[in-house]
Amino acid sequence: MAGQATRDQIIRCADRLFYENGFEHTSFADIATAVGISRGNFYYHFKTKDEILDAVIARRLDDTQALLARWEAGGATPADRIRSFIHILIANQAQIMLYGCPVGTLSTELAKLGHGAQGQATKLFTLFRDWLARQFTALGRADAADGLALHLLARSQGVATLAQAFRDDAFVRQEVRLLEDWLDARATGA
Amino acid sequence: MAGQATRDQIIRCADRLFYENGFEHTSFADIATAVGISRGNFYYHFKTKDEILDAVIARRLDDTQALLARWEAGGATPADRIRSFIHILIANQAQIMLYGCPVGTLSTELAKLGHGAQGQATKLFTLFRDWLARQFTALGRADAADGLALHLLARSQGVATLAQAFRDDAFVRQEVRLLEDWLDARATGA
DNA sequence: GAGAAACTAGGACAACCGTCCCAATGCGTC
DNA sequence: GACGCATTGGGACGGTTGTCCTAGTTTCTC
Repeated sequence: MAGQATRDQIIRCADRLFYENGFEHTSFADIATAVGISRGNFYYHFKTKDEILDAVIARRLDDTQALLARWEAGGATPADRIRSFIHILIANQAQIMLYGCPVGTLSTELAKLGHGAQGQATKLFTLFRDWLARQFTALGRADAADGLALHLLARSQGVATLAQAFRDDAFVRQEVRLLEDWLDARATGA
Repeated sequence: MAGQATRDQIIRCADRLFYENGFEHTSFADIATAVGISRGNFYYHFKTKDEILDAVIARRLDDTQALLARWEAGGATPADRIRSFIHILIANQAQIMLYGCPVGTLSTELAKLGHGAQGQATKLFTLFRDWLARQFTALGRADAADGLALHLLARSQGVATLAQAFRDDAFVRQEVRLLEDWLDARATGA
């Protein structure tokens, strides 16, 4: 019983540290210290670093899926749902300016490490991609839905990268406005 | 005399390895092996890892400045110069799909490491930013030049990130086409 | 309350890291 | 040929890494 709680706490701390400091730069000791447990206890729950990474990604996948489901469950229009996605940039602006996008930076790092879990990390992107494509389809853009989804994803990634590099929140607000305009042009059947 | 050649070779190899495998993941031994010299010899030229990083960034700054100067020297129009920038995505497509953008991924990594050289790395972005802004100014867009420059930079970064995640070259070509359309709309005084 | 199972703490391990040192080369100058 | 300096090779260092083990403690079951 208590073990499950410890496990969850480890995953939560590891997730945060991986995001803030990078996967490779985060050591077993770092996570154990952050959780407040011994390395031995840590090892009881996760035998290897890859195992934690898998657990962290799995949790992110669950959380993301739940978030997207919530957005889809309400009575909002497809355009408003897409707007919710765009506004992640505002809602998480402070963290993004410090650490970038959690999805993009993890994917990039794993690719450079040649890590086997990169495929799993890409699934995070795929979740957003498919969800966005569904919204664009609902907007009557079934033909170009996937392209529009990828485009929006790319724009968001770019904003996150430059926001982190320049620490410029006015830039973020400006780009969000442009994205909203872009969406409006697509939503009104242009 | 020979020392300078060795030094250059070290910087070149380190640059490549930092790009392909990440700064932190690349060790002294990795670079020495890649160059084909001993670690002792390596230490003769660079005392610390940060020293190599500084040298690598300095070289990239020089190379980038030279590239932009070449683009500006020719008789091309400002629009064509911006087009040259956009086409980096095509010219370096293969590498970008494997390792992302050299500028963006380094900046992101250094930020997560809390590394002091992040400011220097950001200067790489600034080089492109100022150059692009100058081109937009020449296009008669002096008022919005910096915003347009940042926008284009962000778009490119986003394309690089997703290109690496999905390994999709059709997506890259599609986004480049969109960027060209976007540029044409700005260039014809829209 | 005894025994089993789940959980935790702390240390040991080999390998690697960045860093440093020193002895041996090569090489140009007198 | 001898000297001095730039360059190189190879090994040694303390610290950290991921991994593993084992002894202790809690918690649950009967």
